[in-house]
Amino acid sequence: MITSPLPPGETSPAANDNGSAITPSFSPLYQQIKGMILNSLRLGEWKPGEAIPSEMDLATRFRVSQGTVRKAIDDLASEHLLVRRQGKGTFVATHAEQQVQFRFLKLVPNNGNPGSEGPAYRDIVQCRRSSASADIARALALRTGDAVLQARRVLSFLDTPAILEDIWLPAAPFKGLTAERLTNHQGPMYALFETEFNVRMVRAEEKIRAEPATQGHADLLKIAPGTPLLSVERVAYTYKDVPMELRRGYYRTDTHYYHNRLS
Amino acid sequence: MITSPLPPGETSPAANDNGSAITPSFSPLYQQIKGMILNSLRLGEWKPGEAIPSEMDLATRFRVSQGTVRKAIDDLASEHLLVRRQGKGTFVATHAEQQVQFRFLKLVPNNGNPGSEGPAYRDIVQCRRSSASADIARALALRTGDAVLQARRVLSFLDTPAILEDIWLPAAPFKGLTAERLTNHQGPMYALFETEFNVRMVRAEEKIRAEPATQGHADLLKIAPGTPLLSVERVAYTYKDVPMELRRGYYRTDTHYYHNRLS
DNA sequence: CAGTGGTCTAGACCACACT
DNA sequence: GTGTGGTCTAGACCACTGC
Repeated sequence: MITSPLPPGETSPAANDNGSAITPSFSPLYQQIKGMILNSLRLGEWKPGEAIPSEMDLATRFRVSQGTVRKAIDDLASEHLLVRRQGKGTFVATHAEQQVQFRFLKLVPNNGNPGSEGPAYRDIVQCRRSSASADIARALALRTGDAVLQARRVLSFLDTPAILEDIWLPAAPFKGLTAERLTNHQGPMYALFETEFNVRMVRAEEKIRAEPATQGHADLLKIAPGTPLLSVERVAYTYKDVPMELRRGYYRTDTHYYHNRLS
Repeated sequence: MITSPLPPGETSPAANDNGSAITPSFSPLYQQIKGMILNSLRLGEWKPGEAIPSEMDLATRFRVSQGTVRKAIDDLASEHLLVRRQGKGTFVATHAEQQVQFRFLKLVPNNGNPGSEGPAYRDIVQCRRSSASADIARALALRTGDAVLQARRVLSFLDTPAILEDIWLPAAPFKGLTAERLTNHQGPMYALFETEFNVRMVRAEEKIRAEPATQGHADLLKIAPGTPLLSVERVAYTYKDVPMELRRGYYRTDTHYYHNRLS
């Protein structure tokens, strides 16, 4: 509760006139700038891969100093929404760059580095339209029965299947997505989402468990039923924490491992 | 224009007079400050939990402006080596705080939040001195045959065993560590390492796989042999990327899951 | 109240990339 | 050379904590 000490000039500071109890009660200028940049990103004013205006330009636009814009951009860059490149500019992050092709795929071959196996072979096993079950709906912030797209694919490295994934997407934002488009597309699926549907995945949460392979999983991954698999349930979010994908993956961990850095 | 405000007399800026070919060729002041703070941390000038000098004090000591010290501290804080607390000061991070008790333990109960099960029960099954095998030595940057301490423990939540861990430590830095001390100690093991051995774990890398439980694992975790377990191999590092612990954990994932955030 | 970190500004200069 | 991000400074003021 309390006191908004901000006298603010014209840059309207996200007024907190609600009646709810515990408000942050203070919002630094750079956070407001950050919010405005975020909005432009969400609305597609600047597209993935493109450069955003220079710091000076933005400072002028928002009527603040360059340092304030700088701090806002620093924040967004540390969240991997923007990428700074000295001497060139600041760019909207994308999943289409070689450098970060597998930012969300933490599976690494036992011998070698990420990507050392060459490109993954993607085999779309299934792609259909259905309606959301209760748990699918909950994960995607939909209602039970809402239309969803469901796909199943197998990723292989060096002719060895390594990952089986079931993917659910809300039908509305992905209108027009077909098995053909998935099959014909080269590169990361998230890059396709960016270019074709203007959906950019920004972060994700994973729940990881060890589970025995079912007969169905075993057939597709060419392993024995009952073999322990890494079960990876992922919910991926766009800007503003809107969930846009549920993915249930099963990873073989005889040839690969899931790598994680704690800090 | 007033020309070089920095008389840079004494704060020697890491002169690059070497003849070698590809050097970074430029090291910002704040990075050098960061390195000096890092050294003080490593040498124990400020201990975990203690406050470091104020930004102004450090600025005076290093003959730079507050802003430069600030940037150095920002970096270290983002790496979780320091913790800023507005109005109070900047503190050396520690594993002993309630808030971050389980910063390196990503296992979460299926229903509930981290820590919602109350304190973990730790049962030291074994603790002995031995010599490093080839792979243990490699992980800890030792030589094969060097002295190591090896411990095995079971962590239980609500009377249900959930984790079995084998831990290897280089003997030298942990001289005097006994089963009794491990057993009698309350709280995170990494907190014990800080207070008793001045070893602070700063980051870690994990390799995660799914593996069937052996008979030995099954007995200790009270599950059936062959049950899929999450195998988590962790190498933990102190300052300056020195490896100080190898840990092989086996997590039950029927009651819990491993949580990971991708961004 | 004084002391700490946090924000904001304004200006100068440096390193890098393109042209 | 011009324009971009990156560094550094100096000073003002704000917000939070604890005496």
